[in-house]
Amino acid sequence: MYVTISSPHEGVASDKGLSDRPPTLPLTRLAPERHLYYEGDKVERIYQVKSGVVRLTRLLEDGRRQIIAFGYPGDIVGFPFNGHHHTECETLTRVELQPYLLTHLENGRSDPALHASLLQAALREIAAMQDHFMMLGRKTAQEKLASFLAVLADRVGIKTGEFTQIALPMSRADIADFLGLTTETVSRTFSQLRKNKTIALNGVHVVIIRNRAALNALAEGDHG
Amino acid sequence: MYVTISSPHEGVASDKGLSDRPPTLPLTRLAPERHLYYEGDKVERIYQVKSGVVRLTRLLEDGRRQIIAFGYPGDIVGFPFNGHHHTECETLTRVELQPYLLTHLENGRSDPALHASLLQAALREIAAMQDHFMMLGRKTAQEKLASFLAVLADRVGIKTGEFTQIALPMSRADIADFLGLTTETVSRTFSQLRKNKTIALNGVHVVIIRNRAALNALAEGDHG
DNA sequence: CGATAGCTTGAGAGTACTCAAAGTGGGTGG
DNA sequence: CCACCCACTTTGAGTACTCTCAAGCTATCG
Repeated sequence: MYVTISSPHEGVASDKGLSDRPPTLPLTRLAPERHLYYEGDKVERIYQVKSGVVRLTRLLEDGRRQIIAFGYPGDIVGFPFNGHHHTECETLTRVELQPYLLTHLENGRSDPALHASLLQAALREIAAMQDHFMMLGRKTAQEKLASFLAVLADRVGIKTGEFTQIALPMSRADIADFLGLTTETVSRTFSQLRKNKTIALNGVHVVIIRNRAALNALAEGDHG
Repeated sequence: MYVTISSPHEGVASDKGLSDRPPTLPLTRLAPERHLYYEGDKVERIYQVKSGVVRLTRLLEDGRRQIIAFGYPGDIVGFPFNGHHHTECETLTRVELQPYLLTHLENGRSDPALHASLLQAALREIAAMQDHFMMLGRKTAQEKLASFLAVLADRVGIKTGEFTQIALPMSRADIADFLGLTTETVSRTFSQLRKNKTIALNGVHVVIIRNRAALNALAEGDHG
């Protein structure tokens, strides 16, 4: 969900649990392209992504789609409102999720540390969404894609020698629906960044950041 | 903050407190055009708007602005992340705010009912922001403005005979920065809705909804 | 009553969209 | 194992919506 937040994570590390106590519920494992829940479903548990990537989506009646967030390891998905899900959640890759009972979010009687962690996750989510607003409302296509890649590089980039590499498990259409663009525009913008020599592509699903400074500059609006 | 949420409030009523216990802190009163806090400020208390309207803003280095939310009576403003504010908050009108200590959000030891209310407010905020995403990312100028007016009509509209009236304490520029448009486009879109006979304007700051069904249709994308 | 900030309208430009076609690659079946 | 197929991606051409720049208008405040 926090593929929007610019600063490195100060909160929950991806490989740690949310509480010192052992989790009460077993891990949920899902194959790629599976639904975890749908919009309108009753919320019984919320999940921390332990490995893999999920997608949170909202739909308009006429089929327009907005991807609210991509959930990477460490992220919490499934925050309820009035007891129901208001997005749908699908897996992009094979995924492992740690479920938590909703009651642990709602009160801290049984496990105060877990409760506090879940609350912090909710607050982090609010902060992340505020960044995403700026991106959707006020950035150009190039700035949007550059911001997206920059955040991913910070969160899940892998240093390979001189450069940073990132895997993109999602399609161009997913990226478009996350950034408020069309697939064609996303594709064209990738090509621009490639011609810029800011990035290189290794297949469609692997991006190599060749010039991180330039990427950051483009993300903030230095057109050049 | 929830000038984004489509369904009527099921949560906190504007004129009720968040807990059965009397609030410990006195009301904060502010004149129009005053800052409540700035981005980066340390969060010590969060506030419930009791009367008036506030604006939550985020800024980009080059001056681009995104309004994250308008805070109306009942709304909670000032949710922290890592202990700090990540928006700035200014008053649009004379405002009364009920402050709550941050500790009441963070744990329920001293007042569980208040704690639960604040948590619900955070979850409602997440839900509201998800609606706002759809608006910013996937709607046209007309759909955006129609959605905005429809939500305001539900939340703060006043029935005057046949029609519903809404006050807009914010400027056209504020509306533009909320919807991800320019002031010119907002103004032109108001004019379109006026020619449509969907709305009428009584000065710049009062809108009369003449055809609510048409407004709702336009909000969802029925171009006509 | 005049000054000024905010709003509206107009004309033209630019970015992203739509529609269309060609290219690429992963997966399946022969 | 290779070839075909289909879904996804890329590129192209033209369009449209919103933006920019600019000028007039309105209303609010001193």
